[in-house]
Amino acid sequence: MNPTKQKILITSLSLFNSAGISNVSLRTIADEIGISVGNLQYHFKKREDIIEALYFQLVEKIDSIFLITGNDLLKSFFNISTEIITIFYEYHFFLLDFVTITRSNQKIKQHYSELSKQRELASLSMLAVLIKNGLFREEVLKDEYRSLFKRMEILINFWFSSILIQADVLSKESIQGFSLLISQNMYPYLTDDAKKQYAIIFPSQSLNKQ
Amino acid sequence: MNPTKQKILITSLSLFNSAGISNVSLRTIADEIGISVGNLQYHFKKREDIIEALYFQLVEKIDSIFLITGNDLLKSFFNISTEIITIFYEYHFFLLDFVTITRSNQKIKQHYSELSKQRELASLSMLAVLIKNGLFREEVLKDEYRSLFKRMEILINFWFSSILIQADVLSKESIQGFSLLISQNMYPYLTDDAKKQYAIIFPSQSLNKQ
DNA sequence: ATTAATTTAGTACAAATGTACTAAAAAGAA
DNA sequence: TTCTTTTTAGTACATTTGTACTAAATTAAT
Repeated sequence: MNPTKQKILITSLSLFNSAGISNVSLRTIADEIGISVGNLQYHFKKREDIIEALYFQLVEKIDSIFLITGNDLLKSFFNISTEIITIFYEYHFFLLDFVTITRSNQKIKQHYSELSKQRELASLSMLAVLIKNGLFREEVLKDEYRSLFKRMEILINFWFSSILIQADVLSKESIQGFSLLISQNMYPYLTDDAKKQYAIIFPSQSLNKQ
Repeated sequence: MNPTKQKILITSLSLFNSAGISNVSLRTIADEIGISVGNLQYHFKKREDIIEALYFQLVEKIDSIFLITGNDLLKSFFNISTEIITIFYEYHFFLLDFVTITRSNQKIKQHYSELSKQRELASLSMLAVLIKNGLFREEVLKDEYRSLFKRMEILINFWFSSILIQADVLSKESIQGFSLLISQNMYPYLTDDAKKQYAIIFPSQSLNKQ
C-alpha cells in the first residue's frame, strides 16, 4: 500500500482513539502527519472512507483469531474473548462511537449485521462441541445459549464504552477487568468437570472455603 | 415550570430520540416548536443545559422505581429491570450517545459515576436479602455478584445501542427482548426453589422435556 | 397608569468543517 | 529527453453551528 495512505490510516486511528471521531477533522489528521488536506483528500475522498477502511482492517484482524485453535478446548474458549478485546482495544474509537458510525454509514451497518449472524452461528456450534466434550452443560431454558451469546456480544462491543462513561481515560488495563467479567459469565454453564479446570485456569477467583 | 421551558424539554427529547443528538441543532428545536432561537437561548443558555436537564429528569424517574417494593420478592426483582428499561426507552437518545455525552460533560459524568456506585451497593444488599430468603444461592466465586451487577449494568446501559447498530429503527418491542436477556442472565444463580418459581413467572422459557 | 421585569424575536458573527478546484511538483514511461 | 500519470499543496467556498447582542413585546407589580 502507498506509504502516505498507510500513514493516514495509522495516524487517523491514533487520533480517533485518543480524541474520539467527532473531535478529529481532516485538517487535524493532515496537520499531524504534516501533509496538506488536498493530499489527504487525494487518498481518501471522504472522511467516511477512512473510517470504513479502518473498520475493514479491524474485521480482518478479528477474523484471523478464529483460524487459530488451541489444544485445551476450554482454555482456548476463554482466550478467544481476551484476544478479541485486545484487538478491539487497538480500534476502540470504533466501539466508542459504534452507534454514531452505523447510523451514518449503511455499508458498515449492513456488513456488521451479517457478520454478527455468522458469529452467532459459529459460537453456537462451538458451544455444541463444548457440550459434546462434557465441558458445558445442556440447555435447561429455551434458547439459553443464544441468549448467552447475545449477552457476550453486548459485553464485548460495549465494554470500553462502559469504562469511559465513568473514567477519564481508557487504559490497556481495562482488558483484564473484561476477562474476569466474561469468565464469570460463563462459569454457571460449566459442568462440574469443567469447573475444576476453571479453578486451575483462574486460581485467583476461587473462594477460600472455611 | 415555565410552559415554554417545558415545551423545549419535551420537543428536544423527542428530536434527540429520533435523530440523535448530533443531528439536532438549536435551530432544529426552535423551528419544531415555532419559537425563535433567541427565545430558546433565554431558557437554556447552552445546548448542553438541555441535555443536562433531561439527564436529571431521567435520573429522577429511575430513582422513583426503587421506592416501590412489591410483595413477591423474586418477581419484583425481575420487574425492576423491566421498569428501568422502559424509562430508559423514553430517554434512549441519552444511552445511544452515552460516551459522547459524558466525554463532553464532566458534570454528568461525575454524577453518573457516583450514582453507579450507589446502585451497586443497593443491588448487592438487595441480593443479600434474596440469598437470605433462599432465592439466590451463595457466591461460589470471589466477587461473583459484583461481577453480575457489572454485567447487568452494561446490558442495561447499552441494550438499545446493541439493537441500533444492526436495526434501522428502535421500537418499543425491543424492551421484551431485554427482559428475556436479563432473566436468563439471572437464572443460573437461583436456588432450586426459586427456579420453580421462575418456571411459573416465565412459562414460555421452559424447555419441553422429553 | 406607570414602571420594572420577564419573555420573545431577529440579526449578526466567528469558528469549524467537508469538499471542490487549480496548479505545481515528483515519479514513471516512451 | 519528452510526455503522462501520480502525488502533493494551496486556495476558496458554502454550510452549519453555537452563541452574543439588541430591541421589541408581553406580563407583572405598584
